[in-house]
Amino acid sequence: MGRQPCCGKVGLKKGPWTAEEDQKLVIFLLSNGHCCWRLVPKLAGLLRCGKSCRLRWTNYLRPDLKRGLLSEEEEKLVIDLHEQLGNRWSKIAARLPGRTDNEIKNHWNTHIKKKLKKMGIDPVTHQPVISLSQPDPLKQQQQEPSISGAGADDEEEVDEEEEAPVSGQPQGVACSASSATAVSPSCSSSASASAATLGADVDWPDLFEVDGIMDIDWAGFLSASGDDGGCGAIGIDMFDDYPDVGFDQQVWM
DNA sequence: AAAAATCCCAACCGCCTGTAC
DNA sequence: AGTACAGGCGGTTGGGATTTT
Repeated sequence: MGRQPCCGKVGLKKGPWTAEEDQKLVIFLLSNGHCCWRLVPKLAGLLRCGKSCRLRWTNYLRPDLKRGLLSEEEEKLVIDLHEQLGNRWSKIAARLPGRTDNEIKNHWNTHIKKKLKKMGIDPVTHQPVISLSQPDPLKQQQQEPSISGAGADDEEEVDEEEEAPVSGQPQGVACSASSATAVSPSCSSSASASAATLGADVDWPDLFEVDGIMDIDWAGFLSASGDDGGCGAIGIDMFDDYPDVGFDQQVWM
């Protein structure tokens, strides 16, 4: 009945991934794709469960990932989408190319939540928080219409410079400014940003004996790594910047 | 300079849904 | 139709990095 069990939890490794594990996973997935995640660790020679492999790939190793903090535009979009969708992080992530649900969730919990609270906006309801000290209904009504514009002028914390992202001030706060440098608009350059981040942890150049994995020709890499068809994930259009490679994002996600 | 506090994010956990049998 | 599993999702946490005292 049903399918076979995913993965026995006995003897499987947990915790941070090593460079060697990353290398195995990347090479395997680029060469073969994944028919089902349950088989990936076994075939790739990893002592991980398929779920762990999938998470590592989708949240960290995917070549189309942007790295770095969210830009102001992305942050605004996240707030708008969160207002519509709630904590549906995967749905929100689907509207932000190169971003993962985990990344957006983390950013929401660590940055956006605080900013909204400082602005007097409830991050759950996206409505102005009713202050016990100032229960002026008129003020609340004035604040209600939208969070993107009106919220910034909340009477509390008006001197907070972190209001910029939501209020739409062009020169954002420190984090936004840094994000602008960290996040590149194009996929390829964002991939380079990924490489920089990856390189710090994984030392990709050593692993792959090239000058940065994200800068290499993926098509060449793929063919070099023995594209025998595998599970059929290779050879289909995927990333804009790697048209020759042709991943199938739908298959790979 | 050292210790403490805080921040940040990668990864895990457990539940839910869809689907193969 | 019912069962069991894979994959996906959201919540939570551990620990390294950074900032503050």
